[in-house]
Amino acid sequence: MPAAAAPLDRVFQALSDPARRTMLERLTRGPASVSELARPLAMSLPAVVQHLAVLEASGLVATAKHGRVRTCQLQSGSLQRAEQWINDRRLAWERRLDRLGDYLARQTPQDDEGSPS
Amino acid sequence: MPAAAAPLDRVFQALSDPARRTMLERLTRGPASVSELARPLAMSLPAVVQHLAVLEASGLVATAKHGRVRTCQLQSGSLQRAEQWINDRRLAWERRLDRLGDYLARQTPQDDEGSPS
DNA sequence: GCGATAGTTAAGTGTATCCTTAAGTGAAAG
DNA sequence: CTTTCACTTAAGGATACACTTAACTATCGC
Repeated sequence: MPAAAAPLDRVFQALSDPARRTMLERLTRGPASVSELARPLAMSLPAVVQHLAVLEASGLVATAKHGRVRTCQLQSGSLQRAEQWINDRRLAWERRLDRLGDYLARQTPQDDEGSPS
Repeated sequence: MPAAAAPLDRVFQALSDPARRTMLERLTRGPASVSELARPLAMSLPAVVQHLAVLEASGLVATAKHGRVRTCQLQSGSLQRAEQWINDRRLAWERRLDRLGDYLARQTPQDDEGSPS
C-alpha cells in the first residue's frame, strides 16, 4: 500500500528542500532510479536515500524495487492537495481585496483611486 | 523595504507548520494584530512572534507598526510563486502521463498485449 | 563463485526549529 | 505619573534535519 494521504505539513516540508525539488523535477520527466536521482546532486547516496524517504512519506513519490534497482515515480495527488490549499487562500485574499476596492470606489465615487490619507 | 522575493525554500518551509498556516488563514480574512493571530493558538506570544518572523522572512506576510500595535497583512506574491512551481511540475507530469496513454493506445489498438517491432 | 553494481543500514555530528520563561520597551489610559 | 497593554528581546532546552563515513546486503554479468 503506497502512502496515500499525507498531511500538508509533510508535503510542504518535503517541498522546502532544494535537493528534493530537484529530484521531483527530474521525476516529472519520467520514472528514475535512485542513482539517476542522485547524479545531479552534490551529496552522498545515503543522503539522497534519506531525501527520498521524506518524499515517499509525504506521498509525493512512490517507489518499487525490481531486482536491485529501485524505481521512483511522481504521485500528483499530494502535489494537487498542496496546490489546492495555496490556491484557496490566495483566491480568498484576492476576492477580499476586490471587495475592498469596490467599497473604496463607492465611498469616493468622483475620485479615481489612491490611498486614503 | 518589504522582503519581496523570497526563495521557494523559505516559502514552503513557512507553509509546513500548522500554526503558521492557521495564521495565514486568519489573514486571508483581513489584516490582524499579533494578539489576534495568537488568540486561536495554544502557545505563548513570543512563540507566535517567532512564527510571524518566519512568515515575514518568507515574504508571505508584511507587517507595520502603528503605536504599540503591529498590523499584519497577507502578501499574495510569494503564495503565487509557490503555487506556480507546484502547478508547473504537476502539469508537466500529467502531460507526460497523457502522452504515455496515447502511445500505449496506439501500440495496442484492439488487443491488450503486443511486442513492438 | 567473483567482482562489480545498486542500494541499504547504522552511527554520529553540526545546525535549525519550535517552544518555553523571565525580563525588557514604549505607547496609551486613567 | 503610574499602570496597563501590546508587543519585544534574551536565553535556554528538546527535538528534528541534513548531512557524513563505514560497513553491509542483494543482484547481475561473467
